[in-house]
Amino acid sequence: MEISFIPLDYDSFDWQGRNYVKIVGRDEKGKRVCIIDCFQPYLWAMLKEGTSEKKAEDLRKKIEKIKIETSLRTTNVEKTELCEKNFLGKPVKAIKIFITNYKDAHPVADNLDFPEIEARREYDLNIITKYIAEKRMVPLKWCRVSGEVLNNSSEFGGIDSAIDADLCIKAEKIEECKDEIIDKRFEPKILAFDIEADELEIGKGEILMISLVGKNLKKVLTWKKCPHRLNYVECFKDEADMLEAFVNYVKKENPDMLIGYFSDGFDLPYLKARAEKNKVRLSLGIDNSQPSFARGRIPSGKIFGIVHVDLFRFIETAYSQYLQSETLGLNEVASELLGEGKREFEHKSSKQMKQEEWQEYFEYNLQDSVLTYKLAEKFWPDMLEFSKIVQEPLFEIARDSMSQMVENYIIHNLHKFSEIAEKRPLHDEIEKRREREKYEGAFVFQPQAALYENLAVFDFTSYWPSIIVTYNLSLSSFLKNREKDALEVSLGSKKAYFSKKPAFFPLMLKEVIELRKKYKQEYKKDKNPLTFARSNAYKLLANASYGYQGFFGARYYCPEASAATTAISRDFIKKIIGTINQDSYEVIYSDTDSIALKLNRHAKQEALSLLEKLNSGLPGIMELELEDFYKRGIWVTKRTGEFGAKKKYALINHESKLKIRGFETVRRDWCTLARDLQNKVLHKILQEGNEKSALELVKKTIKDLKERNIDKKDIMIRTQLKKSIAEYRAITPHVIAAQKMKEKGLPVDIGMLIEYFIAETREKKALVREKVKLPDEKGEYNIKYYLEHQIIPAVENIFNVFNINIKEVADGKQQKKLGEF
DNA sequence: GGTGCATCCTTACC
DNA sequence: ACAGGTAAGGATGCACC
Repeated sequence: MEISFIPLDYDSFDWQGRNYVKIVGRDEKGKRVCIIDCFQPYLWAMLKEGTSEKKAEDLRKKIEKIKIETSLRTTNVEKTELCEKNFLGKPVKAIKIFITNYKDAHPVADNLDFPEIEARREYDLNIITKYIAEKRMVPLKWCRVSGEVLNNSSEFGGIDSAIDADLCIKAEKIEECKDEIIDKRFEPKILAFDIEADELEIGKGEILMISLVGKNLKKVLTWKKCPHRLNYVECFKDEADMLEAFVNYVKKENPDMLIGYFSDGFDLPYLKARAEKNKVRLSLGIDNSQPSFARGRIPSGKIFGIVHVDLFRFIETAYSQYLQSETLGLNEVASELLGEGKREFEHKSSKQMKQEEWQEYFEYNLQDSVLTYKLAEKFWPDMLEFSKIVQEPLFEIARDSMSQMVENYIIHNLHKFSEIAEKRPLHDEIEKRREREKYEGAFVFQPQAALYENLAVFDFTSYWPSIIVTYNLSLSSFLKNREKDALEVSLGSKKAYFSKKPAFFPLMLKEVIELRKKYKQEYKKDKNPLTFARSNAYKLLANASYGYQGFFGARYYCPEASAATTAISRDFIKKIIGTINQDSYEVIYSDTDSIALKLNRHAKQEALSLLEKLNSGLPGIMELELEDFYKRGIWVTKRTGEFGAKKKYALINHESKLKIRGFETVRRDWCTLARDLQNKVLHKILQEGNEKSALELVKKTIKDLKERNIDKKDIMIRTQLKKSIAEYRAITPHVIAAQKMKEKGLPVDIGMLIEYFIAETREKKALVREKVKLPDEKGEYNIKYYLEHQIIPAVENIFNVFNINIKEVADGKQQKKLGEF
């Protein structure tokens, strides 16, 4: 039988000591298919330079005798092949060692201690990664699979009868799709879920309700307060019954993906814990297996055949940089992206809840799943594109960090270069790498504080990646010693040399940048979420590639390449700044890859010609583009000293759109009062070109503050708790607030935003932390603190640009007021 | 007990 | 531990007088 197949979920299993892979996906009619495929694992032994054919042949014979016996199985070297490969760009002779079971790859590698062997590789790759790379069965890409249909077969111990799929096939041939189906849209069946429990600690309380939302499904399952008027609420006799019903609903819905928000860390482990407590099987997998949890910073809950995605984790790595939200909670993220937030609901112990409150609780629970479902629909194109581009399964894509994405992209493209993969650094190596000295980073121009008019901003497209590509900076091109025709880069007092022979990392990156360019054009022609997601995925990959080479956990770690990248970037941008200044323009600011300049007497058109001229002189794939023209811009001095502050400015373009960077307005650890005021002040000044009406606003705000007319929510300060309370060496206000919360029995976790305000105290207290109060504590806000530590600092430097001393204004007002009496 | 610098800490920019 | 360095700025810690 032959079918078209789109792979979604991958898993490996052993049968009679050998490795097999089972892949769950859909055929073109939407039927669920499970493909079983054998996998012949292997690793590499690279030979020392100059090893003779004869010695290599002798070695093969010795290697073929290696046998690993464990209580579980016996792993043999099944066969070996002598191959010509590349490693870090250099040709090597390597023996490909096929083994019975990949789980024993490490012990086999340990047995390869022959003098002819230089290094052993590829025993530390994930087996699924290796399978995908080997068989080219790329996630979310249609392929043709032919093979034998398993129907209550005894093969693999009757595995097919345990799997709830429409079709189970033992693969014989897998080919890339060449017909029209390759472009066929695939819409996954999504099921969102969310639970509510009395206690936040996993498994401590009972699960009160579970909501489920699919395309045509809206349900809240509960065993509390029944019967109920709400038609979507379904009641069960106890928690165990509800849990069983949950499993049955998932099975009936038959989704491709089960999606939650924080579900890796909360919902799924909670369900598991309560199922155990109630002695109910949580057989969510399509083979009735229970979710398994892979260890890690956050455990990852895997369900066989249904891709479990914790949407929070994907948003955190792939999308948080685009969000304005100050936290990545469901409410804020959904409000920003969907224009719809969570239901308001005041949590209290379920024992004290009245009938109407239960109704609100059910509505609240359902809404969480509704939002999760909608967000999943929104992010589906992004997960799809990342999965296709990086060639890793959705489960991994939804959880991998950007460095892992870059690394997986590399690994899945190594075959184009006949490269053997470098090993992952071990613990000791990581420790060593982390101790290395920092290298110098980007150049930041020292600005002059002023209000400027008529500006242009240029910036380099993918600046650092374009330098890596243009100058061939990578681990394989890095030279230990000077060679002729090599590129020499000065790194402080040292020098680094790079070969000019194009290396695979820059070549892959070049392709990523080119594809990004191509898909960006495509997006401009046809704006839709899919074209955007594709272009964006390439952009993020390119941007993360620079950091990857300097990251201590990277297989292709090369801090010299990172240092060279930034060194070249500094020289380059300084040179460009010099050229611009020669032309009676004036560069007023620059940070890393961007340049802000005053047009002076030049027209916009002339600035565009200048840009063209600059571009014609750029090497390789480097490219400078216009970011925008601006009507005005303001730079302020640092709080200490007369110099202009870096990374702090505000611009207004000709469509009156504001761009604010670094100011307190955009900092979440300042109170709303100060942030809003500063934002309005910047707005007025940039819009009007002078400070007059802005000054009036400040005076009014100060008056309101002194008369205690400020709303309490506007003076709350929010600061993130980055570690546990005990770990803090300096006891800052937010640590005190966290301590107070703990004493009250409120949950305090690492990563939480701690909210507090500074209150008046009876006795004079020196430290701010002695005046900290929690939002619901009684007490008046401290006028002096909010004036001197929030409002004035937020606007002081802005008015300094106009030679106005805002402190005097604040005091003057008071004097005037005194005079009125 | 105040001053001033160092250090810790968070958050931003690119 | 889960991309990098650069930078601002608040609050506390601590030596010093």
